[in-house]
Amino acid sequence: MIFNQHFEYLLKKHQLKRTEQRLRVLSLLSGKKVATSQPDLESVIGDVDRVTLYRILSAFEEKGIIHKVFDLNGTANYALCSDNCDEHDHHDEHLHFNCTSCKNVYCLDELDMPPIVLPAGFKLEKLSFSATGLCPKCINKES
Amino acid sequence: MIFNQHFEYLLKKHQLKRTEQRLRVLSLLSGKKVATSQPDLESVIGDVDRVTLYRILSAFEEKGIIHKVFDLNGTANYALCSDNCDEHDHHDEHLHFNCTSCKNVYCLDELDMPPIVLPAGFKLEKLSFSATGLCPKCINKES
DNA sequence: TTAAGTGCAAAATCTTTGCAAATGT
DNA sequence: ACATTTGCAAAGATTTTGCACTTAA
Repeated sequence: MIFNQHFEYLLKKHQLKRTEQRLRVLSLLSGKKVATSQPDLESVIGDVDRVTLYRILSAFEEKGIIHKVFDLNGTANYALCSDNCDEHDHHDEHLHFNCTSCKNVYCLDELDMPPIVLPAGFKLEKLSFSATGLCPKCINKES
Repeated sequence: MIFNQHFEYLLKKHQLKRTEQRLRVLSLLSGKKVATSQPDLESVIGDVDRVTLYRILSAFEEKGIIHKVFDLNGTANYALCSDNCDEHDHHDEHLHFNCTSCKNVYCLDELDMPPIVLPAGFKLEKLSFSATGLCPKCINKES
């Protein structure tokens, strides 16, 4: 869990006004170790207009505060970026694990990603890895 | 380019009727080495209803004839599976390369994917790798 | 005070569903 | 002939846009 103070710093840093709605989004995202979809956010965030949520998420993404990752159904899920992201330089090259049972998307930052060599002629900018399977919680439920 | 005869075999194999519309989809997909989005298909396929296209694509995906991969914008792109796919066992664990300029999605089957070790507790079912950057065609255009 | 942000209504997209007519086997 | 598949119309869902009101700085 990250402090409110840090959220305010984040907003100021990116010249975004400190609003109740934005703080709630940041607080919700920081509370989860998994990426959260727009509909999920909407259902728990309470009294924030759907359109506002869209706009907050896309503003945050542009500024590099959060990153977007698509799950198995192609719906966007959002997670806080590590601190050293900005609009020009996203670092979300960790593995995203999609649980087929609970549908959660885990950001596994701690894993080292292997180097990938592309065929000649391709210029690599960004790599992303994603895995599908069962998360620890759902494995336990099954057995 | 694959032969029409092969498409008919594919359809029969999966108990799908040999229709003009389905053959056209197969032929278009086989003609490209890149995955194609639903809107792109729609624009070149000619006189096939949008709804029919949706249904064809989802039927093909269920049967394991094509696989779906999401591009940078979260829109679904489709590509023919290698021959040994079926509904229970998809093999599309190759790297997908997304060109930021022409938006094409390349299926780079020939690359070996490195093994990934997940944290304890996660059960891996499927891995997928995707890369972003410039494809050979677009690099040449730039310089 | 004033530029940015929010909420509401409405438009524009995208995707799915129901059903009658057409088509493949 | 009969089950599938298609096209059209219409419903649902998702996302975007415009604009007046509100709010943080």
